[in-house]
Amino acid sequence: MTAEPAVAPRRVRLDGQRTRHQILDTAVRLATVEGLDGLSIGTLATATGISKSGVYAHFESKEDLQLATVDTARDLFIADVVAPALASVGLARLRALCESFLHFVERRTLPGGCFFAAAAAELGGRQGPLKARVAANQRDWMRLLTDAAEEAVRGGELLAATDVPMLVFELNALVIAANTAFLLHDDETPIARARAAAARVISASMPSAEGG
Amino acid sequence: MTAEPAVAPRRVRLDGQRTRHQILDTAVRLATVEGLDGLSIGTLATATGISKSGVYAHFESKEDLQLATVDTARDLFIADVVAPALASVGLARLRALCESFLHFVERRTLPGGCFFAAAAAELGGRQGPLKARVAANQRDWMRLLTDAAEEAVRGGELLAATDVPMLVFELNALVIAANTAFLLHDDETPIARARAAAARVISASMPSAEGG
DNA sequence: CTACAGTACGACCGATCGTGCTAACTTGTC
DNA sequence: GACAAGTTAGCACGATCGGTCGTACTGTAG
Repeated sequence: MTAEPAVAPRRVRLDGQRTRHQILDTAVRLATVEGLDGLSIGTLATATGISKSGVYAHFESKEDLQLATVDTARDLFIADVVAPALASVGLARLRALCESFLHFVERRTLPGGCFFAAAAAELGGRQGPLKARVAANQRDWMRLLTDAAEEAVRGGELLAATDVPMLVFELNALVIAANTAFLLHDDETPIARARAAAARVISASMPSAEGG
Repeated sequence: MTAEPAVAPRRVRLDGQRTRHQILDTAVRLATVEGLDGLSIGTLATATGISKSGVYAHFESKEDLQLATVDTARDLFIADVVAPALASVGLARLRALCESFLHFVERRTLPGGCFFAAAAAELGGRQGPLKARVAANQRDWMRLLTDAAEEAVRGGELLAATDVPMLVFELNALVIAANTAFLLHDDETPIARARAAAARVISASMPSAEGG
């Protein structure tokens, strides 16, 4: 029980961890603009002020770096978008998730908007572990919306006949489209439209004021 | 009037034009998977069987090639998606445009799905002539939807109170989201959902059967 | 038929790509 | 304080990048 040869407890030094996080934070920002493929070790080294081999020392390969970048983007997304919305439950949470996402885009937290929207479009036509991980994260996001919507149905906030997968598909489509259009035309109108449309789509499934 | 020195009547040979089109057709297909930035002269040369300098002879720079690729993608989009829908008018045209787009994605005309969806996401966070041209094409597409919807309003097929920009935003969001999800998860469900949601969104603005 | 512009090629440029190797330096543990 | 391990820089590699040049071939206009 003294030594366990399998899976050594690597990375005990703090400075290395800090550097690694610094690299990955920069990588997330860069990747939203240049794309995950557009990330280069050299650019990343210049941007962080570390030497190229200094950057590379933290990753086994470029793909390893890309995977770690996706994980870091996930952490950022959870902290900035998901976590604030978890304070509420049911229908309020569903609304909060959409609003949180739109706010995240609107305030330009990342220069290229939503990391996963960019990554999904970039990797859509390909295969491999990178696409798989991005797809898994996208599924998690949809699941989050789905769980909130289902809870709203159980709580009677939404009609029992609500087609939850359809509702979630629509809400996601609206906020992603807002992200894309906002960036492409540098115009906040699409965000306002997404807000209004999301509210309308949700209230269409609410038991009160059916005719409204 | 015999000679006009400005803008020489270049490219008089047919074989060159054919080669150029062959290169650009390949470039459009490649760009939907690798991205417009991922396009490389070398890869394009290998894919077409032409030498690298042979490819380069048709373009002034890589950016020139990228711009020409966008124009070619536009031509393809017009031929495959827009043109068939122009046979109908008003509300029928609006429906046909959405259906035509979804069919275009569904049958995997391009390996990476809609060229402009991929390009918009890739160039969203950047600037320059390439982004400008992609944005212009996206505006043209939205305008096409808008014109059809407005004509439907004028013809009484849609309610006079219809918020046309909002309707168009929603329809575009649905079909783009279907494209992305279809590619990311290799699943046709999102396309079916987009079809159903689009039909519902449209009928919500129709004068008949207001109660749904 | 001739002349020229367009076409295509192979060789090559400097820069950058991802990726190793080695050596110095720093840090945490005993 | 010593020793091991983690960290970082320097250097170099083969490949590929976008791009240029000189040259040979060919389709078209006069």
